[in-house]
Amino acid sequence: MSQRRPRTRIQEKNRAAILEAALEVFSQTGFRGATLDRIARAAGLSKPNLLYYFPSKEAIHSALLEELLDNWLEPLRALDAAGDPVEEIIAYVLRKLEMARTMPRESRLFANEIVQGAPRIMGEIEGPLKALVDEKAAVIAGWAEAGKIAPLDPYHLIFSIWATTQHYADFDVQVRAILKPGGDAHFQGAARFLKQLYCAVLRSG
Amino acid sequence: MSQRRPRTRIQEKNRAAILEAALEVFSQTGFRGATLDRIARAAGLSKPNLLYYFPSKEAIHSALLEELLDNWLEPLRALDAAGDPVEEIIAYVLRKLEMARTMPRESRLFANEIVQGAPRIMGEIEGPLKALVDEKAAVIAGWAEAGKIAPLDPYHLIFSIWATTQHYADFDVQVRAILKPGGDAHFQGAARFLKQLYCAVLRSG
Amino acid sequence: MSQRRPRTRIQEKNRAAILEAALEVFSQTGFRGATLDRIARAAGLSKPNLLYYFPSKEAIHSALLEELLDNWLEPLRALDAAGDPVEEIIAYVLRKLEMARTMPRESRLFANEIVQGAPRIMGEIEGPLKALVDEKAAVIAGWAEAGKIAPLDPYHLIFSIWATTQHYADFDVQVRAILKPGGDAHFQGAARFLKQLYCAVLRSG
Amino acid sequence: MSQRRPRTRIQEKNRAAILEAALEVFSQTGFRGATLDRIARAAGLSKPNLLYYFPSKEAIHSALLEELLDNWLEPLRALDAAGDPVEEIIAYVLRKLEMARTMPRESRLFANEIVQGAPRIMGEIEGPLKALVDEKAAVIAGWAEAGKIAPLDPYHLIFSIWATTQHYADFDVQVRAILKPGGDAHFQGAARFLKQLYCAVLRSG
DNA sequence: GATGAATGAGTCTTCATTCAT
DNA sequence: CATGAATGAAGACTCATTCAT
Repeated sequence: MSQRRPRTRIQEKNRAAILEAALEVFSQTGFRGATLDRIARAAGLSKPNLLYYFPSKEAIHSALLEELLDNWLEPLRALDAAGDPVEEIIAYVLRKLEMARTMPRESRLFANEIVQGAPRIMGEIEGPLKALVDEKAAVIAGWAEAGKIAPLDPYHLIFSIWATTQHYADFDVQVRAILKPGGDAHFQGAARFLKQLYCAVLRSG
Repeated sequence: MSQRRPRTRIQEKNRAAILEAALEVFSQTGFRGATLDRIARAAGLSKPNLLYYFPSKEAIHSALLEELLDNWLEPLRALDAAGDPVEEIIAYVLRKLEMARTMPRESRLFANEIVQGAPRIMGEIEGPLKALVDEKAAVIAGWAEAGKIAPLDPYHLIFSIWATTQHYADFDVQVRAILKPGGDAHFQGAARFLKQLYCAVLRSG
Repeated sequence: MSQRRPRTRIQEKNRAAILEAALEVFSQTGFRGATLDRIARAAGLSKPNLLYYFPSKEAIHSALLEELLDNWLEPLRALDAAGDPVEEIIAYVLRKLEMARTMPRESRLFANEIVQGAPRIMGEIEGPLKALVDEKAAVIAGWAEAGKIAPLDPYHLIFSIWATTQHYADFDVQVRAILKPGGDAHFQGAARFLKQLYCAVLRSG
Repeated sequence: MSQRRPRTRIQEKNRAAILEAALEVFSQTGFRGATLDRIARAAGLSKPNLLYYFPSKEAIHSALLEELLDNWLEPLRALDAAGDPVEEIIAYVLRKLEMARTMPRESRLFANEIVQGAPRIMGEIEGPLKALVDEKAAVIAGWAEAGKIAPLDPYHLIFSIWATTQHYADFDVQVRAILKPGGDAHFQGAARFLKQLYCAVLRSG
């Protein structure tokens, strides 16, 4: 294990500033399109100082993704096998949609990475992410078998939830170009529609 | 206007090879991540020879996107106001899914571009794409008002169809990491699920 | 405005080395003919290090021209309306000739630029240079009207002074090929001739 | 000697077109700044076809300079030892000025070359040009010794004539920026001034 | 004679990273 | 901790020239 000395307050602050800046830049331009210069400027640090906190551009990117993945999976992790099936799933959809609204940069960071073949986080996907999905898919499959929801493929259900919610973050410019909304107004319409969509299919049995 | 004289066979062949190679590379790495070197190597040409056919990296990218956009909108364009509403929409979903299966690189090319703010195709989105969506959304809204399908927001319906189908192309590596399918087997499951999903909501009125 | 923080000693030194090297190279080959490689080598720096001090080749060229223009116009600026007309003008001629002798590279830098249409310093010419010439031409015209010198066109007089003096810098190789002088010996002959030339015309009234 | 086959009419025409185009381009941008592409386009030929007529870019440049040098020296060659000294010299000045007016591109071609150290026509300068200047300088010196004109250095006289007349071609943009004339109007003023200038000095004895 | 196609050698510029202080 | 200075490697693009037809 890498013995990591406890960080001072200023270190903590700078690390946070760097990750915040990196999120902004990486999510806008992808890994290759981002430059340390832009990140350093956004973080209010000099370029060499950046590399004092992180050994390389890759390391910043990795740290970002790792720190985010946990957060990212939280909504799914919260899906409660003991709760009411339809309510649980609808609540999951709305939590994901809320994340798309409040954390679009994080969503785009992942999207960028995965669209390009996930060269830097394949491990996380095949490991913890897959494990969690398998677990929750089993829960949903159990509900279906018990007749509590319509019989449907739990994996494709999860994919569809990811797709429909993250779409509002990842394809944001397209959505806005078509709807011409002010601010986040369209998220209410999206929530209503997605509730309707998933209620319909879950109760269609 | 730039009088473009008819292309010779060899030009036709090389242009095609370049666009094919560029599709491969741009869809994998995004615009900034792609290098002319890689495209040239993939096309079997020298780098300067590449630039004999296209004036710049940007020009290759633009040519690709332009040539693609038409194709890309075809499935939606084919949605027939005179057909059976549910059948038409389901058929549209399946056409989009089929495109995600057979043209995943094209899908990722667009995804890359839009996730990064569509700096190079905003015009196309605000112009022809929006126009087509507005037209078809009106058709769907008409069906809903006539009580032929459940009352739902046509724009969010279209977004959800884009999202759920393109997901299988854009997030391909994630889907495969989770499902571990052989080849394209999982597309059948996807088709079944999406049919179920959209039939349910359309008939839920 | 671009707050330019005070330069360190090493910056001052390197900037000076670059401008000196650039003067040498640009004056010999013109803007397009000059390469950053040659300038960098002449300055004893690496090419990227050059671009650490100046953002581009153009910027080096501009910096050179700007820094020079002031110096360049100094002799004319020193023409004193209150002085003796003939003495003032002759002194001006000799100052210009002296500049051609001691700063031939600067002269050739301007010559190169202007022969090729002044694409990069038209502004300076139409602005400060023209203003100064207009001012001094008015002085000379005043002298002529007052009968202190022969009646002559002050603009063409100034042009002829520029031409005859700068000639010894700009056409240096030709002058030397014809006169085969050692060192700067021929400048004395030039000074004598030009004094004779301008005394004759100024007093010819 | 290079056995040169007699040229066909079409060859004659294309060679002429190339030289005309090259004059335009070289005089505007200097040797290094000129591209075969621009010359070819200006000549209405393809680039390889250009190189069918001339083996290289250098060759075009050399051919231009050679063909021009003869013309260029014509005004001086016409200076007649048997004529009236002052009239001969004034006539020479006006011929040179007229050439600056009608052949400014040729003047700038030479200027470009010589400012940059005459790397490609040193031979011509040290040979035929110097010989002619020596000859005519002797004529002028003879006139001076005979008391027919003021005693002056013939070489510097010739230099000053070159300088003052060619200035209107070589520094054309500067002259126009300052005088803001319409068309060639200022050449009349120049002629008047130069006549005045040289009459004064020649008769100042 | 003429041209479409191809390329090797530059040429400017960017950028992650290292060095010295 | 922090930064000014420096650089090797790469990347887009240019251009004189050659090849094949």
